[in-house]
Amino acid sequence: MFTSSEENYLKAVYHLSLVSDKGISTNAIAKKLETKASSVTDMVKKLADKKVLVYKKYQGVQLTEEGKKTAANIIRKHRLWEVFLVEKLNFSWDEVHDVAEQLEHIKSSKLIDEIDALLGFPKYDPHGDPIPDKEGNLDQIEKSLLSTLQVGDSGVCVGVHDSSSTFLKFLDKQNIALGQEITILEKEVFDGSMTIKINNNVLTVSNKIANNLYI
Amino acid sequence: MFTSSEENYLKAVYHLSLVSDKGISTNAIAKKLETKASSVTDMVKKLADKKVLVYKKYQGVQLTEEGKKTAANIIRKHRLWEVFLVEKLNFSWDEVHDVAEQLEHIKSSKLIDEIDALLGFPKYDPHGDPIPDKEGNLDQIEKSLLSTLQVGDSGVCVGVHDSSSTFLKFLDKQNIALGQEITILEKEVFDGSMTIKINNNVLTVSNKIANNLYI
DNA sequence: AATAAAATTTAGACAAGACTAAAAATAAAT
DNA sequence: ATTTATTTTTAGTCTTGTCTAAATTTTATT
Repeated sequence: MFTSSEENYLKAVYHLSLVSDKGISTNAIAKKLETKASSVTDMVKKLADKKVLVYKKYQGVQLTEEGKKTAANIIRKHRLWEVFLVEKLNFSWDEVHDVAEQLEHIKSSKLIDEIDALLGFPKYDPHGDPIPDKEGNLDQIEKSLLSTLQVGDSGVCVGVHDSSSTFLKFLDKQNIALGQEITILEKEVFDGSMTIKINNNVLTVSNKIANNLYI
Repeated sequence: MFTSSEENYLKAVYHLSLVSDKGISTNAIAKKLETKASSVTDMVKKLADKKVLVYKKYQGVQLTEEGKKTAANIIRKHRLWEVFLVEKLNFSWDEVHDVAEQLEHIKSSKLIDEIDALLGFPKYDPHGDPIPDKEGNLDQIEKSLLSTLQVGDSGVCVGVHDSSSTFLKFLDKQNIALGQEITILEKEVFDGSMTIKINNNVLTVSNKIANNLYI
């Protein structure tokens, strides 16, 4: 069994592993968890003792199979709770993160299995992120950043890269939501801004926005 | 804001206050929380600093109004989660306690308000205990222990005194559940056992059982 | 290749919450 | 009213998870 703090470290390493693939650096973990490198070193030793990751001094860490499974399970819980909050409790997608961050640490396999069933075994969370199954496997759907598409391309909005509350609220204000059809009408070379047709409206989004929406 | 540990102490003092009314002793708290008296002394000082209880050395503690409200709110959350687990997630009444014990510490007023609404604002938990309202007030229904009734008396089973999993499972095995009509047919002076009609069955229950069922 | 910069680890400290053992206060019993 | 027993508090220690500051290793730069 792991403490909430240990679980948060595992989750952080797991998320970082999805992009970099090499050993995850102490600093990267510290940055993600908003903590100090020295704290990370301490915790990483403890997790290595518990066989969920391998740690070689100055070389960063890598999750073991056991570690990956454990981390995926925490993320599974987090995302299922997010779906629950939105579907059953009238939360909006920008309100769920902090609460799910607490709920993911509740220890009860029956609880999460029943939540899963109550929701009809969803495959994606409210931000379009895939929900790992009990074995820790997750659907890797091919998705592209809006910013990589060309004029004339079109597709369905399937997720957000940045799921901060400010970005999500911005999307709400612009009437952009998951599941909507998007067509690229224009692309400005100078600043990367794009003019798109979405939801039968035409609007221009900055490069920063286009870099945070998945199609 | 309070830590989970602080919340557990507040809850313990609240429960103990319902019976004794006087200053709650260090030992009583230690016993309830299965901890040591010295740990209680430490924590009680901290809670006194936070103005949720008054502490006079060697004289025990008493909750302030603020403390009562805080404690009642934790109990409110605990009991609402219990109802949720039973009503929505197929938990049985003997499985809910440990999970609710964790869920009660989740910080989010929206979360618990929505759970409350989802459940239709229930007034009692699965063991028949009243759920405090947001101000911390609770319905004090008059209920009596089965053991205090006389031959010929009858009533509806409204709660359990002991809500341990073993007792609850025993009741399930005997087909005794809340809401059932009970009539006392016989009462044995020697050992306090009672013969009752419940659910159209006749059965004999020991004094220990009769001391743990509310009518 | 030597030096500067950045990243990482170690050492030592601290707060929260718990514990043990000893001291002090209260309550009970002779 | 002493003495004994019980309860409570204090003092000091431990663990978890964090931190700062200093030392060490790795990486980058000249």
